[in-house]
Amino acid sequence: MESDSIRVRFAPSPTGLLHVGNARTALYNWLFARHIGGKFVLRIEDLDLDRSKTSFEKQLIQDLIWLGLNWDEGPNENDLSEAGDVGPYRQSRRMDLYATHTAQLLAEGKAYRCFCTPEELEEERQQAIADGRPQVYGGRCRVMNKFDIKENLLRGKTYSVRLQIPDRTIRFHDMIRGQLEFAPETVSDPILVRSAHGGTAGASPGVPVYNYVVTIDDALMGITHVIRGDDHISNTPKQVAIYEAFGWKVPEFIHLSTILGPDSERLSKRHGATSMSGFREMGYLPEALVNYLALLGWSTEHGEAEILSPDQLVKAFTLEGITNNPAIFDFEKLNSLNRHYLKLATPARLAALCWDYFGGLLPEKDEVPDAVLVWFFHMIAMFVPSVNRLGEIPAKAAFIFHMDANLTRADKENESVLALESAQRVLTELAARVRSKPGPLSAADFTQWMTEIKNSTGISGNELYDPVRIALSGTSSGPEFDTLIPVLEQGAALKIGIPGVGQRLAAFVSS
RNA sequence: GGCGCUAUCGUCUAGGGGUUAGGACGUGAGAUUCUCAAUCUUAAAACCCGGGUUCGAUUCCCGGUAGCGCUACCA
Repeated sequence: MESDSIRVRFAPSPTGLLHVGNARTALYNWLFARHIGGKFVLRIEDLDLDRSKTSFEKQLIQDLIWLGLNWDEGPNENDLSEAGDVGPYRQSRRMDLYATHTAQLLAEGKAYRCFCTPEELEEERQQAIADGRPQVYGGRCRVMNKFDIKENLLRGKTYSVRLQIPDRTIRFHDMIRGQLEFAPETVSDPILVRSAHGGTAGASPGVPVYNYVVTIDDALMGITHVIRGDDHISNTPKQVAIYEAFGWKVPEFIHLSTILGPDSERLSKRHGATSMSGFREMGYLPEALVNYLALLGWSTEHGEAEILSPDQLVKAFTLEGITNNPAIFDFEKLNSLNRHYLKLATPARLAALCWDYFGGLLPEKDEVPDAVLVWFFHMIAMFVPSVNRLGEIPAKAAFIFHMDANLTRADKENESVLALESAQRVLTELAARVRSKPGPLSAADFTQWMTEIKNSTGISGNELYDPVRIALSGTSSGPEFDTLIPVLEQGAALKIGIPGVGQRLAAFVSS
């Protein structure tokens, strides 16, 4: 197959947020298309008008863009227009197409109307379970004479359209699982159209169902490789039968294994936020998520390279590298990758991403003086090395904006440090020196004074630094003083309510 | 119940008829630092079970077990 005729698609339903499983499916489709020089199609499966929402569709598109997964054909970003020659790319706009195909199958005798009621089908199903047989439709309506059909139609009886599948084993090829087979007695005649009815008071052509439309769309859109979740394996024989009924070429299938939660159950909301927008809000970088998702069920040729940028992933990606065992989602590994990309990101980018976390503590975004912006860069950069994700920064940075001496003392460990006589000496000496200097102090001033205090008092090590750290930040751990002192002092100079070093020390020195 | 998919360190995975079974995350220890983080060094940690094939099986075949999926006139 020529690589430029290879076409893949991502076909989400706009009935909810884009979560990890679907995001990985989209990613693998995208990586494969980009690696091989094929086309990546985005199709919106909004067949179910009750559950589909345009707000979800918009969010979906935004999430794909955020991940950097651009598509060649499909809905455009900003309006309802579409790009590509084989559209529409929203199923809700393809109803006529489906109806034409149904009429064709009916006319050719490959499909038939099934007037069985839900109750009858349920009864049949229960009987099959009781007998230990596969639950398949018995095919009662396969042979119904024209007069009965006519009469049922006239009476407005509800029916579905079923495809009559051949009485032989259905086989198809899955590129990572090999040849898959389904015996005829395990596959029902698939329903193509549901809830149709005839009658004089306005007949209804019914609504085409998922297995049917997905097949028509994939075929008509020229999809050559169907990469999707393995929950569709059992649907595939029905779809293959539909391809064959129309005489269409059956594509290659690649079924991706399920992503599980730590309890080895299917990953869901129960396991925490697993939607792309959730990850974005928590402060994960898209390249970290892309890298992690790529590794969840795929590996490079020798399995050793693990840190891969989107470009490197495109270069390295092959279908052969996909594994077929279900993977458990591991937040720790995502975190480690995110920390890696956080270190690589520019301060300006990180500051922009963090700004909204500090709503209320900072001036409005459009009227921010440059000095505040520059200070904010430094403040954020100071905390980045110690977080897994940007969303952890506000809690860590809270002391920058507000210090409560009583709250700090209420902590037992803090108090035991502060209560030492040596601690008071250090703080008193340091406070005196800070008062003696008019302007903002620098890291160099601080270092020099601490050395002086060490020499004059003989206090050193933790005993020297711990009380200072607690007085400045409220905890005994945090950024190193070389970066902390300037952030505090420059922040205080901004006059936006940030206490400076002198003010902080004063609250801990008994006068 | 039926049908299907899967099975290597705690987790993601590489590998493959004879290997010291490799890497990454996490974990333990050490180094460094005023603390935490980062960084560096280092350690522990795996072939689901039973048969068969074979000189030899973790690898191939069969069965079992377990996990997951599907089992709709949802998508």
